[in-house]
Amino acid sequence: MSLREKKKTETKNKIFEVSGRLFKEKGFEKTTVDEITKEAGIAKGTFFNYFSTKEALLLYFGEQKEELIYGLIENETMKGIPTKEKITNFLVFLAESVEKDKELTKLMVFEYTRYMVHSYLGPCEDKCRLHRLTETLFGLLDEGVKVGDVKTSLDVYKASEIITGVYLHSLIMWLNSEDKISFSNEISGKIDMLFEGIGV
Amino acid sequence: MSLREKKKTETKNKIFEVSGRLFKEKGFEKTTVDEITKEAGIAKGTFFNYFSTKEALLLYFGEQKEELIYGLIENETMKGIPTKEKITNFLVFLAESVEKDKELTKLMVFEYTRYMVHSYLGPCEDKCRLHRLTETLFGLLDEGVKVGDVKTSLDVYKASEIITGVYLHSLIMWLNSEDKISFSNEISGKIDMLFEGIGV
DNA sequence: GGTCAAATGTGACCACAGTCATAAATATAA
DNA sequence: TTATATTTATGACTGTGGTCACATTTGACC
Repeated sequence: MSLREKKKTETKNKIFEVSGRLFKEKGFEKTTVDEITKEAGIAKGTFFNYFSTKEALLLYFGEQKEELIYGLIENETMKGIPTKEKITNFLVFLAESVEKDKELTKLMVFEYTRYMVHSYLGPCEDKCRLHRLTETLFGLLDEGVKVGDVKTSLDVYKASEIITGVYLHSLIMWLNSEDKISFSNEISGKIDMLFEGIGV
Repeated sequence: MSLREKKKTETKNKIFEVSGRLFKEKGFEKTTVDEITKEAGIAKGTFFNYFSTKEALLLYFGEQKEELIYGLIENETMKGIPTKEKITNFLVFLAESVEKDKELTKLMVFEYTRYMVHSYLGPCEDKCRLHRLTETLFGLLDEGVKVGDVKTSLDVYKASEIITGVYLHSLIMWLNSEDKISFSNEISGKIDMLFEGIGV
């Protein structure tokens, strides 16, 4: 690693570290880029060499966290249990990890939306968090069809989209709630209903 | 109506009208408050007497549209058809009305999220668009239980939340898509699946 | 270690949302 | 009509995110 690269990652890490501390202390909105750069010992312009906007920094936080989560999931003991339980465990795990920092999650959902709206950032690639979730669910359901846990006639992709939607909505409701409800409980209840169906 | 009130609504309408035109011409982001006020023939400060932020104006657009939609729905010919069809018709109608102006919808979804995040605006009252949708669905499903279209054992509220989630997710996917998919088609397909269930 | 090109750093500067003390317009009371 | 209170309008001003022309540092090649 060249000196340049070393300094680069050093600076990026410094920004990450300082802003993380400041966000926890005073929140995202009330932390200014000026503060971050001052504390990090760099010029304001430098900040924007690393993150195109203040919000991009937030997305970076999200990415870091996401990598951790999906990494953990693949190492989970998810063998030999029914598909419904696999999916429930997976989503509950996601929910629990999100429940740990409600404020950060709020901000990230918000930024994700902004990202979506301002599509000059290019169409959905890995930026689309929801796609990743849908793909993972697709994998689980597809296996379920083979095993016989799930209707063979099922449009598996549509089903994974539905589950993603239910997850997203529960997340949003939880973010809006005054904390009386448990996100992870909500989720598992709804998965049950999805598997049974609504009609008679 | 006093002179004051008359002038007030006049000014508000002027802002509404001018900004509507400008948003269509140049988009929301590129339209500045200065422009709006200049064209409306008022001072900048006056704008903020009517809308606390530039974004509040966007929400106002949304509210206006929503009133129209829900108004129409109650007058619809929705008598005597099965619950599943009622729900499908309702959501397809919503979807179609949203499909008419994708950009505005994007912005509104975005602002709705912002509204949610910055909860110093007070907790969810009528601001919660999703709640209204869930309540409407609840009404339809509840009737369905009585009529026998829907499982009697069903947790009706949970089911309406699920449907809301599916609607929301389809909306978001459609907003992100490059226009090849039809939002309203997506929705009706997914309602079918919800009624049948995923499990064997 | 001298020279050039490319990458990175810098901070004065700008655009724009939002504020606030003050002025103008309107209502109320006499 | 005059005097006073209340509501609404005004625009200079401020704070902050983001830009850009220029300075500095680094790496490659001789």
